[in-house]
Amino acid sequence: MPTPSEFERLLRGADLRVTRPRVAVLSAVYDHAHADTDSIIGMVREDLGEVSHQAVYDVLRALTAAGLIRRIQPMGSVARYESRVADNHHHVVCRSCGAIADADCAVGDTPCLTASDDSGFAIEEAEVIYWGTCPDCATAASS
Amino acid sequence: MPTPSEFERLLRGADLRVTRPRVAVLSAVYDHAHADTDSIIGMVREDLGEVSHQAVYDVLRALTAAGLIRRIQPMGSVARYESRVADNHHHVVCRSCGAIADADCAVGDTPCLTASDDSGFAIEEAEVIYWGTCPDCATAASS
DNA sequence: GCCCCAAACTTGATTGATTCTAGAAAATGG
DNA sequence: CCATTTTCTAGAATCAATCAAGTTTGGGGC
Repeated sequence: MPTPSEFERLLRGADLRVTRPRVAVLSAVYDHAHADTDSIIGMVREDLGEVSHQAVYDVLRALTAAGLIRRIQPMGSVARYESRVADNHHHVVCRSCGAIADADCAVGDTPCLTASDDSGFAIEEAEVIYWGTCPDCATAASS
Repeated sequence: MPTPSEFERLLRGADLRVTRPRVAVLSAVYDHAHADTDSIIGMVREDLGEVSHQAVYDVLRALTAAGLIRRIQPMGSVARYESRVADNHHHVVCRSCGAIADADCAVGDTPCLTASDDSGFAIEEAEVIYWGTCPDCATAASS
C-alpha cells in the first residue's frame, strides 16, 4: 500500500495533475482490488466528502488510459478496477456470486499468447478468465 | 448451415417449443456468427416482418440457457452470439473496430485450464480473449 | 381434428450503468 | 500571484437490457 506521496509521484509520472479526487480514487483502487465503480465512489466520498460520480468516472478513465490501473469487466458484471498492471496475471470469477480473485500465469509471463489460427489479426495481448465457484459458494451449496 | 427442419429438430431436442421467432433467431445466429442483438433483431424482422425486440431477447436467453448458442461479450461491446458451442474455441477481438474472429485452441481441447493458484476456486472453464488489430484496421492504419 | 393451458409473444414502461454538456473551480507554468 | 488549461460539478440524456401485464399460440390429450 503506497503512501499518499507515492500516489502523487505515480500521477505526476503519468503526466496527470494531482487532485484530491485522483489520489482518493487511486488509493481506493489500491486498497480494494476488483472494486466496482459504485464501491469506489462510496470509498472516495467517505474519504473526501461529496464528490460527483462524474468525477470518479473521469478519473477512472484517465487512470486507465494512463496505465496506472486496469479495468476488468467479466460478462454480467459492471466495470471493476485493479492496481496490478505491470505483471501479466488473470482472473478467477465465481459464477454464483461474482467474486473475483487474481490468478497468476501458470507458464511463464505471457502465456497462451499464441492462437493456432489468428485470422490475420496482429495479437497484442491475451486475456484469460477462469470461471468457477468460489470457496464460500461451494460450502454454501454443499450444506 | 442447417436446414429449417434441422433447426426444428435442434429446438425440440432442447425441449423448446418450435416457434417462428425461434427458428428465425437460430437461423440468424448460424448465418452470422458474432452478431449483436440489434443485428439479429434486424435479420429476424427481414425474415418474419414485425417481431418485438423483447421476443428476440427472450429467445436469445432461452437458446443460450439451452446451450444451443453461446453468448460472448468482450469489454466495451454489447452482447453477441454464436452457434459454435460444442468445441472449445476462443476469440480474437480487434481493439480498433471491435471485429471478432474465432481462434481455435493451440493445445488440445481444454487448454489453459490450470491456473497456478486458483485461490480455492473450483475452476470449470477458461475463457480466452485475444486482443489485437484486425487485417482491415492494420492496413487502414499503415496507409 | 378440436380443445385446453402452459409457454411464448406484444406492448409499453422502467431500470441502471455510463456518457454528454455547459459552466464553475482548481492546479500548474510563467 | 495571475493566466491558462485541465479537471470537477450538476443535471440531463443515452442505450442496452429487463420487468410487467395482458394476449396469442404451439402441441399434448380427448
